[in-house]
Amino acid sequence: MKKEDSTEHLILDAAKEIFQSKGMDGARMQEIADKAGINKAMLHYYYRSKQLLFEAVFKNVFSLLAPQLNSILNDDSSVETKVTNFTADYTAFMMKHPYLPNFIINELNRNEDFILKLQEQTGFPNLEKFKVQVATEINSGTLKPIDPDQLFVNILALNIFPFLGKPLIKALTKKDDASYAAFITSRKTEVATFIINSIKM
Amino acid sequence: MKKEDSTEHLILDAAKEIFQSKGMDGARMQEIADKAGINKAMLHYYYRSKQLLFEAVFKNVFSLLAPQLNSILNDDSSVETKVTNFTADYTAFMMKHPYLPNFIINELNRNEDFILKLQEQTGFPNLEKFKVQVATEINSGTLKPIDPDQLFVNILALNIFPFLGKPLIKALTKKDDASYAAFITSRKTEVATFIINSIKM
DNA sequence: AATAGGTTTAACCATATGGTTAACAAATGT
DNA sequence: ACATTTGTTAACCATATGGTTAAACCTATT
Repeated sequence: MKKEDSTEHLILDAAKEIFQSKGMDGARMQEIADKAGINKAMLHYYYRSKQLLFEAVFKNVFSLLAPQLNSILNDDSSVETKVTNFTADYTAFMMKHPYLPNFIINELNRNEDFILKLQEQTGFPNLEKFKVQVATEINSGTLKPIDPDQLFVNILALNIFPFLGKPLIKALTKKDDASYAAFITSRKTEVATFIINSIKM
Repeated sequence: MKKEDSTEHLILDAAKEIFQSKGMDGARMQEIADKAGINKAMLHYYYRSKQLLFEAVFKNVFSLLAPQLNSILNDDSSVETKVTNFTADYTAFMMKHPYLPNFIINELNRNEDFILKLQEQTGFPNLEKFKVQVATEINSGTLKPIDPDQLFVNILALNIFPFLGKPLIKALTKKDDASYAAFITSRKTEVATFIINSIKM
């Protein structure tokens, strides 16, 4: 039997879908069991409690996101190249996982201490290299002076917010789903241009 | 008796706090009643159901946010001035209502159709004037070419995201609450500079 | 074939939860 | 003063929900 067909894995897949779309409070154990096509008791057999199943899902989902962040932080290309690649890659990734950003952000707001458990995990994104790199490029006159933390948050904000705020932005800009998808697609390059215009000397 | 002391108002205030911090699914009617210091039956006497109480709260909260958006859209100052004022005002406003952005964003994601009820309300933000203005300033050579919708989303993103993603950003940038507050405060001017650097010809 | 181990299910349990009711109190009008 | 409406409470109800249990069901080992 393949690993993907194991009951434990079926449960995790079903739980990922339900928890991501409805959140911890909105999710129902019975609904997860139904989606997995198994008896509700199996959820507790493999994961003990709703809380532990949720944490397994959260860590799994976060481990999808972390590499996306690390990609911009830990390679040796210039800041300009990183911004360009990150914007394109991150947007493409999020178009495949539309519930992911809101899930992460919302659950971290619901329980601020939960991030502590993630920080201990290997692969938790580290900004040190990025900070040094930005400082170096500012010194060498390639970039205008800017606090690396501020720049990093700006990059995240411009890339993530369109997924978090989709319903609001759709209404404000009067777009339907198709034109919103086109809007997001064009951001793959627009956002990088916007950032680079701002910081390039 | 002052309006603020009426039972109906006590309920709405308590419900605003509970719904904003815990969301529709996480909120408990009993907890709202306890916070308001009244009997649970009163919630149903004045608001019929949890859903209707929630909608009353949501509309009330959204009506706090809408003027903030309208302020950037509907006055006659230049785009540069608007961005500067909006960034400072919006950030100051959000520091006073820290749960508001996540509440709005998350509940709209939970129920995408709900925004339709808001659009009908008077005062729902309208972008037309802003779009014309950006187009005019691009034509006159004041601004670099940019799609007004993209610029608008960028402004929103840079201003709202630091409040939505606070727990995540705190962990990534290794800031405590005090240094995060300072970080946000410096964004009151940093964000405007960042945007203007990018779009000014 | 018998045994032992893990796996799965239906039925069950205790509690939480949104909502209702009937009696009571406090205003309000006549 | 009396009646009527409005506001308030404690007790109650039906259902949903996370979790448990005991028995049944494989499946591999002896």
